Amino acid sequence: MRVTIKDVAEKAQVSVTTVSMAMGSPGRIAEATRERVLKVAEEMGYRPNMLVRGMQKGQTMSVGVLMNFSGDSFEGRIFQGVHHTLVDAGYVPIALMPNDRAPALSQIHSLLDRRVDGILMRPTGEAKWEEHLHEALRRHVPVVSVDSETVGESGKSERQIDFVGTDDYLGGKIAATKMLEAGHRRLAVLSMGDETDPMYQRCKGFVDTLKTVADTTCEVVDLSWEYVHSESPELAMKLLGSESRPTGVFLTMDMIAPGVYRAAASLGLNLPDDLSVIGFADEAVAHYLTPSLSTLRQHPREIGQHGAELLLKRIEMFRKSKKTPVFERTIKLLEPTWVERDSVTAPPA
Amino acid sequence: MRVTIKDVAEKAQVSVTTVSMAMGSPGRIAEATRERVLKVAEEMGYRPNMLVRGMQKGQTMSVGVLMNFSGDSFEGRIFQGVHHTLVDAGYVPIALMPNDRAPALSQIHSLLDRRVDGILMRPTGEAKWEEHLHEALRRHVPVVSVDSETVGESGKSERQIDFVGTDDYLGGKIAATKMLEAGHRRLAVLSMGDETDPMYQRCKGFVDTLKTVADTTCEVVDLSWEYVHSESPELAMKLLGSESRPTGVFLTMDMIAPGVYRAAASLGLNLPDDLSVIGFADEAVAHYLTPSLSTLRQHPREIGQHGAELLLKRIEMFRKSKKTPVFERTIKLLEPTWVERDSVTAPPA
DNA sequence: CTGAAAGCGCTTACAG
DNA sequence: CTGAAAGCGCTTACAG
Repeated sequence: MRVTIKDVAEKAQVSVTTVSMAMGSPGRIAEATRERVLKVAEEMGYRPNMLVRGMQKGQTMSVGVLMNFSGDSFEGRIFQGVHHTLVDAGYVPIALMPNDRAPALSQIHSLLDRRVDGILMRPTGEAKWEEHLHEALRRHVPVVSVDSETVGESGKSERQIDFVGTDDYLGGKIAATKMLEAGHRRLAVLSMGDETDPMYQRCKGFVDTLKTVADTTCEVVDLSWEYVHSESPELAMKLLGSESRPTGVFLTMDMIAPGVYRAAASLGLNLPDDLSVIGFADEAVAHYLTPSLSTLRQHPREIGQHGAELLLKRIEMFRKSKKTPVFERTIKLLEPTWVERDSVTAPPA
Repeated sequence: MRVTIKDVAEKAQVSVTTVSMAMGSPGRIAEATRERVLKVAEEMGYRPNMLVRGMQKGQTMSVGVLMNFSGDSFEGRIFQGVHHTLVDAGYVPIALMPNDRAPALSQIHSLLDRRVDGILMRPTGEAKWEEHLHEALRRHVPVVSVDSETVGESGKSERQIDFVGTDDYLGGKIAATKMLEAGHRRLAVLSMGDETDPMYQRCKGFVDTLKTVADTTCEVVDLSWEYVHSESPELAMKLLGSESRPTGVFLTMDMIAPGVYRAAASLGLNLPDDLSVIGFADEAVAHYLTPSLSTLRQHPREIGQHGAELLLKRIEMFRKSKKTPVFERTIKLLEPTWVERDSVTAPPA
């Protein structure tokens, strides 16, 4: 049988109360007794039962982490940040990935039934998270979203769900500034998705910044997702084919860069002399392209870390109040970093 | 407050015993009563407390998963297989990655304290797992290892730890067969690592197979890890530079292929006409090389799946016996799949 | 400084 | 078919 606190108490000739206090409440027990008890516990190979502790104190020291765990390195690094922060604080992550066979709601119930102290999630496009998460909030369990926001049916972000992600708007702004500094005045953006997608903010940051400078033009080309996946260079050809083509283009995702490079090549344009390009995300491809792509790097590990820290703070806050407290959601946006490579130069004379 | 079984009992005008049985022991309670109770529970938003259940029944329906979660796709796919199998069976994975700040032993204690029903791990080179895992076995918790085996201090694999991985020896055998079929008789292997590394078995499978055929030679070149990481083509140059160079070479890792390709190019050798090459692992690089690299593909998702299934079986088995049962470890090796590309052809005349 | 007792939210023999 | 009571392994007021 497993050794319990009672076994330790008998062997050490004290009460279970004393053993319990010796382990959990420093200062309540005479140092001599305490050391003896601890030594006996150690010798017997005693290990506390956190289930019981969790049940009594209402804190299991575990949190649910809802992600895809698909093995892409971006998400892997988010999880690393989350994991290290949690483990350092004595918590443990229960890792679940919602999918067809195990939808988000059942996963969340599974976590709630195990009395996790909080839930951290990276929402994916399709899932209807919002209603499920209210289930958690209602039960006094805080939720934090990382990388992409949870958006409710109303199209608005959820009020009680904190968020940590990349400052996409700032990223667009940085891209615009770099283009302007290089001397470009005739620009374009290739973007896609709707307001809820990060590409939208990147595009907006770029466009808004250009608006503040006189004699600057910017054409916004909205790519469909099919376009992106097909990698067909058609749209890029149209954009680049005319006489009044831009001298610099901002891609709100690195992934579309290969298509644009191909389009430029087939039109006889030299990169970066005839066309400067800036991407976003710093994917592996950015490094391999010729010329290598200047882009903006996100910080997944830090996103995970800050997300977990925020969650731990909320757990603390929830613990202190009996009911689910009312609070303003915290939004933390991390600055993307400019990665200078070879795809930006002065515009052609 | 959270609604408990007692609240449900009061509202439904029955005892807690009846509520408990209505939920957990079908058949013990009259169908009419049962339905009424279940309905009340549902209306009140009752959710069972699995901590209590776990404490009483000695099964928490959770298992510890020890991996790197570094975001590489191979490991990601292993975890997917593990996750789906566990979730389908009602279990939940607690995902921990041992590292400097949180060493394996403390992670394992963390899992044991939370009374996981089993532990599944993908061991990494450095960690001293074996002694820690005895801690688990001693406490009646089964352990399964996937992808690479746990090796004890004696250098032998642990007896009580089941293993699911790739049949590396068979992979080497397949590579040899393909080379022989293409007509090669003068061969070489580039390998590295010691007996505990999978590359060793791949190499052995290749060499052993060639031995069964007359008039066949095979030079084994043992690369150091520094060599592999530096990607310096020196050793490959030496191998390929002589008159009696092999006409076909088996690489026990795809990762070293780029270096070999470069060495061949600098010696003016045409691939695959002057030299046939076979890799192992089917990494992304295998697809991008010119000529694309024929290789052997592993099945990480299936490895994870079978590993989890095996663990669930062991949990069942452990549950039935009071003490940790004595048993022969199960070893399940999955066949790698031959991926035919363009790097193998007949030897030069 | 230490201990007896109640209680956390369930399950499970054992009665009725 | 249903319920009162004991018990799982701890923690925490409350006494002494």
